[in-house]
Amino acid sequence: MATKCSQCPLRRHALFKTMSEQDVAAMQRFKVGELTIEAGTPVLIEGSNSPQLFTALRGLGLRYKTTIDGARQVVNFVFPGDFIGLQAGVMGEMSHSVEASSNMTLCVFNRSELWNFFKSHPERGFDITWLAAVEEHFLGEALTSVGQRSAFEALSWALLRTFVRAEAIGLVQNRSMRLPFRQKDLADALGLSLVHTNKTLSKLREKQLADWSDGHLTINDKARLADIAGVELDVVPRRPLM
Amino acid sequence: MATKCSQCPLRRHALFKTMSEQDVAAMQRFKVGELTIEAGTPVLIEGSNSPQLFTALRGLGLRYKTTIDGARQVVNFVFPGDFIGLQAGVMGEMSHSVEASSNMTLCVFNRSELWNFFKSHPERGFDITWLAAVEEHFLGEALTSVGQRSAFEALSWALLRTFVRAEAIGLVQNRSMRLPFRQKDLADALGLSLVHTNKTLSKLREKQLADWSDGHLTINDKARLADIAGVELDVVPRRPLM
DNA sequence: CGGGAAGTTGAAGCCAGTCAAGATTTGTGG
DNA sequence: CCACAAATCTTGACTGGCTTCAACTTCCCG
Repeated sequence: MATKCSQCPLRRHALFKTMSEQDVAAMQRFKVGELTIEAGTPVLIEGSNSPQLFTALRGLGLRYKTTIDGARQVVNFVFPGDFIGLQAGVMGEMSHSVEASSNMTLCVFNRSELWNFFKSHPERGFDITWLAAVEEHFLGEALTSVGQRSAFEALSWALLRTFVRAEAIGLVQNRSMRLPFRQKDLADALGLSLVHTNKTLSKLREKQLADWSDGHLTINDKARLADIAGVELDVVPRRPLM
Repeated sequence: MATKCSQCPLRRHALFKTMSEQDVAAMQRFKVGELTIEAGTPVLIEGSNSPQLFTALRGLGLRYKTTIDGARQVVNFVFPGDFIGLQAGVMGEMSHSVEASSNMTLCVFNRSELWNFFKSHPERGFDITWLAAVEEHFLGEALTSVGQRSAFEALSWALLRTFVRAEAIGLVQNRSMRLPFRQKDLADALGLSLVHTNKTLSKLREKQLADWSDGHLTINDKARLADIAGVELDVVPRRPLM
């Protein structure tokens, strides 16, 4: 049985901007169903023109691109509240693939309805643009990490970023969170080799900065990590939820 | 004297989707003026909440982020037709800085009007989202280049990408274009050192793949470059113009 | 209990960074 | 129009962070 938008567990979080009753109702009409998938299942494929768009409701996933010679660049992690398929929605073609890293639940929308939705609810259209801008913001940060920071700094940045994002939607308990990715996923996100990623992770563990093992990430002192990563540790700004 | 949108030299290019008379008129009302700036002038600063948004009309520029320890990541080049300030427009704060690399002319819009514009012209709002998606697409590509490709491949990719983009708006004559950037700009875009960028550029020149010297980029065989870069050489999709 | 995926660790080599110095271009004031 | 300074580009030598190769361990799951 699909969750009603009025009962959406995500909207409770302070991370998301509050929505009017009407907007919730509009989302409910836009939503055509719910999809539950297992870890490892692909959601969208690069280059495809999916008839459906999604919002992640539960679980974590991976956005990635693949090069001709087989290399993989992980572009971002997917968290609950993330919108999936924007590019297919507007440009008609995904620029990256998405797959589930844990079991996931997705809200499903019809791509063909997106334009109507945009027209009849311009303020929600504005919110979609907002989400696109947030993604652009993140990608700029990621590019900066990969381009300018050392492996040690980049990993500090990535783990901190992930942790803070998880905190904002209540995925952190006791300074620890479930992180269902492989070391290879993180390596591919930062343009590092698996071996070097592994060794750098143990250095972070050794220095008691961050401990990611057994699928759980624990961070005790965010400030120290932020310092190494070279970022400010400011509050996560509120964002719209589709 | 400011250019009339109805006379906009950019809209002639096949790169941009055709606009209805009404849309052109709406843009004309949204546009509050024109700004001419010299090479080296900053346009927007990271973190700022500019009251104005822009569309590049003439000239080339640079989007970049700066880290605490002084490193700079060039996030993208700005070409005529690019929209500048989207993030300030929706999120209230720029996530990167923009500055002019050559003399530039910019169309100026009021940020405060953006929301009204969005509401009264949802199809144009949709176009803004489109532009955001295009940028996201590009950033994913850039991240892949920096993360997965060697210096030689990454430079091939970057020069080719720039060249093709320039072709689409008629900036290429005789297989050659003006490219007013510094080698350091390209180095900062690809996460490489200036020295190594310089040496790799001469290797590209030596192999007759691409010649960027005296502020001019010449490419004779795009297919060969594309092959090295590991990308397809397909037609540039049409995009909206704000 | 066997096999495959993921994680760990050591050793060797290279791509790209850093350092340093000189050549070339650009801008500026006398 | 020249002289000097500042940026940018170029080239060589040395260094090191990260990759690659390789082997071993641990953890699942059928």
